[in-house]
Amino acid sequence: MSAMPAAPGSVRPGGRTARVREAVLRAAGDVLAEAGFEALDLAEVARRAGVGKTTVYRRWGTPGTLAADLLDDMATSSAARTDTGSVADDLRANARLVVRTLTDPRQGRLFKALIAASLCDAQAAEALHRFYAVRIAEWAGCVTDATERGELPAATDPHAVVAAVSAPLYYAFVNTGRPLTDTDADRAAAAAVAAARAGVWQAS
Amino acid sequence: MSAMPAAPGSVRPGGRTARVREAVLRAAGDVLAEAGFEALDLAEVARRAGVGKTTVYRRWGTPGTLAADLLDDMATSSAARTDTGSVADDLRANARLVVRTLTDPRQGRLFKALIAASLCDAQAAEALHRFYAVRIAEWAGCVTDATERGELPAATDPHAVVAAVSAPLYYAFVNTGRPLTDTDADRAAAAAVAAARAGVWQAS
DNA sequence: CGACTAAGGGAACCCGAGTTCCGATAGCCT
DNA sequence: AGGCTATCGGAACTCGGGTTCCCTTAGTCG
Repeated sequence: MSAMPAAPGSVRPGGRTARVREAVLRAAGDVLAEAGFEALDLAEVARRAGVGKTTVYRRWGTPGTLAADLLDDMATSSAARTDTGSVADDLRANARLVVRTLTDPRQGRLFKALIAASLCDAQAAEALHRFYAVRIAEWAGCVTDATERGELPAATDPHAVVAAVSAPLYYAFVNTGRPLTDTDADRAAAAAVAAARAGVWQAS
Repeated sequence: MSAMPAAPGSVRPGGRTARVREAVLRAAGDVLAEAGFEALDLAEVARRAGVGKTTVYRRWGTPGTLAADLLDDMATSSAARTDTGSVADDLRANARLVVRTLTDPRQGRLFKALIAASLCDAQAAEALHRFYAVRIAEWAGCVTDATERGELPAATDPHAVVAAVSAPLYYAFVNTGRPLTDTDADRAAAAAVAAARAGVWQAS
């Protein structure tokens, strides 16, 4: 059996290696936000990052891998959820945060590009799924707290409720292309709460 | 002012031109379903379609334009909605149809590729939005009928309800990657009905 | 049915993304 | 501090996607 050589950057992750990764991920985010996933070529990223073209090809190899790494990096910096004492208010805050993110020019384009990456590349897909798993888990507490307070039926699936808030917003963002407003956010949250109260997401 | 030359294929749309378009769109669908949008290069499509490479580049030019044309072609063949006499049943049928489509190996991959195309190319995006507008309009009748029967509150936005059924299914398909089942379909429909009954999508 | 010309297609060409090779730089361990 | 070597990076190379040129085929109209 041959000793599998460690992935480049994993043996000496500090110092210069870390600086290169940071510069490359920043440049990759810029390119994705400005021109989309189809324009993410590694030579251009290297140029912008002020880094050798060879380095980017050696460490990441494909646009999909680079997008996946950026997603994993983004997953580590999650914004804290709210805790107002009312599920309706908490989920409304969550919905408005999603709308604000998708409506922001840079963030909106970046998310479009990252979703496109995940639909083109298996590694990016896994990274995107991890990213949303983290985001959903972060807000699931709002729902479990609410069931304990008796605001929602017992055994309500918290992940399903949180996902139900984002779903219509992403559907408008991706599938129908309708511009999002705070009204959409409020309705998305209200719909999720109404369905949860009706017991749609109770276990079995 | 120079006379803008008509787009190739628009002056003599019949006969050979139509056959070429059909063969190219079929080949494009095959490539998208098998290898995804990032693998959609026009030379490969021309080879599979048994058509000159030059022809494909002249008539479509970019992968995005080709994907857009395929979407417009798909939008013309819409499946008829159900009319069971109960919104809950109609929307459940719709949800199960969506799940069946996204779960089907070929269709699922094809839709992933087409959504990716729409996130990479403006023309493909417009075509995708038209496609879903057609699909939603087709099923909106279920909701308007239901409001007339008194099953749902008056002035309920029919498009919003139909979109709310698909939204969580696409969210699972794209964002979280969770595999879809008929249970997901039933819950999506039930959630939409519960929210509609609660008046979430009543006008103003 | 014949003419006009839109559309198709073969072949050579070009250019830049991606690869390879090897020397330079700088983490990390003792 | 010193040495080992992981990692970076410049430069030359290749290979195939995309373009161009021009001839051939076949719709469309009278």
